[in-house]
Amino acid sequence: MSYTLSEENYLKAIYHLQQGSPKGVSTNEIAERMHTKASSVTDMVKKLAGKGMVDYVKYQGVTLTEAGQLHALHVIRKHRLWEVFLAEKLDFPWDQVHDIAEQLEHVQSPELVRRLDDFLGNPESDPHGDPIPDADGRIRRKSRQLLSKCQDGQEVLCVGVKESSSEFLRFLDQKHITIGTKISIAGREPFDGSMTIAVDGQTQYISEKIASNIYVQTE
Amino acid sequence: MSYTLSEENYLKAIYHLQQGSPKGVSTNEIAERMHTKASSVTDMVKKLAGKGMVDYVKYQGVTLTEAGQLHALHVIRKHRLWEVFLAEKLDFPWDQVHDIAEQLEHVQSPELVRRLDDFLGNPESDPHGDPIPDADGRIRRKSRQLLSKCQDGQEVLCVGVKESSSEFLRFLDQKHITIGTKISIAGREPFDGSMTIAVDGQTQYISEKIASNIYVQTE
DNA sequence: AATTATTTTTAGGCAAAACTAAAAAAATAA
DNA sequence: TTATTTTTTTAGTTTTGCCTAAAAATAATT
Repeated sequence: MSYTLSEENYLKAIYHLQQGSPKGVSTNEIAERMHTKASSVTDMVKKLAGKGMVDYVKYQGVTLTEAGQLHALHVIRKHRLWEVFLAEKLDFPWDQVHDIAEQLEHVQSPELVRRLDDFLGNPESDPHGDPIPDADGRIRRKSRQLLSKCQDGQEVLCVGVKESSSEFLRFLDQKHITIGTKISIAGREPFDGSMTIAVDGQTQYISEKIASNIYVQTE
Repeated sequence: MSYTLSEENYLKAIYHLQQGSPKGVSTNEIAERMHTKASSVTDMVKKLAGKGMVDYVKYQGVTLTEAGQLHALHVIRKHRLWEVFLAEKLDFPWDQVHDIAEQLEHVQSPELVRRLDDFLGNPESDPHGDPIPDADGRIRRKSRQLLSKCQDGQEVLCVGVKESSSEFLRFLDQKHITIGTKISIAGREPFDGSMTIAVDGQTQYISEKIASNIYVQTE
């Protein structure tokens, strides 16, 4: 069975929304994420249910089936591999890779994915630190936590970002924070949760919102 | 203005058909090439005329406008660059690159094309020897002729293929003929035009049909 | 030139994926 | 519990790109 571009985008959206909450995903949530209307979602969800990709009970929300999850992961795998290609091989800045990968992820060719993966040296994560599922849809989830949850005085390593909007990523560039950057937590303002950190020996101030969108590893 | 996948495929088809005959391309020709029906072509051609991409007079055939030709060449540029990527970087055999490039060529990102071109070392031709238009749609057409038109005794260099179907390309692989292969013309059968050639010191017999699908350069 | 054959266009439809507006169900508040 | 608000679904359209069948125009024959 084959899937349209639209179907694949829905599967991806449902997969991501499902990560947050383990129960069914609502029509409205999907509509908002996909910039469509709830009525359009209902139509598509019925179609996907017919193909066995989601479980759907009227008014009850949607869940991916085993098959649906596998297909979503396969699309995500392609997306992230292409992101690595764009960043590593074509030197795209990390805030520009997402939109282009959004198109490339729909190219259909198992052989292409296999060869691309090898060409890139079988990377484990994409330019934003998100793990790349293997050919069977398995994800090696690394232990990581939000920078905002760390203790004062800790030395941590930036390993990913939660948000990957262009604005946020460019802000991090400006602060010289990327995947692999060492961050020392100097202190925190109790009033608003903003943090004082040291990056490359330079002191930086970041808001709680920023800190809660950066994943770090405590060594 | 933006173009759908379908529109781009039509522009490409019309461009290629136009190469053969300098006058208007017929609806039927396009339909055959695109595996659709003539009535569908009429619809699309009207749409493209409305967008200023083709000149179209009922029952009179179609011609690309300046803008249409430019866009077609831009898609062809992307197609051939991706073919180079697949062959050179991912080691795909030359008979497999076309179908995948057919999908990749529709990815929209001028920056991607620019960077891909540089990454590949600004190649002049694709794995089948076809020239890659530059960013302004200019093609450097190399002087070349069909192997079938060569004289006995000549030493020539294979620089391209006219047909690029998988079957034909695999046949050439089997005969150890690729772009860059030296071919000596030993003789020819007047009855059917079949040729005796030497490749890598080995004698090979090829039919007239084969020879008329191989482009060579006489040094 | 008139007839036949072929090509091209028109007319009317279909499926996919979106939309709006109205109806129905569920959730929340009084 | 009833009333109100919110969410979800249904019903009916739209657009894109294709189709078939019939009509119209062009090309080929006699």
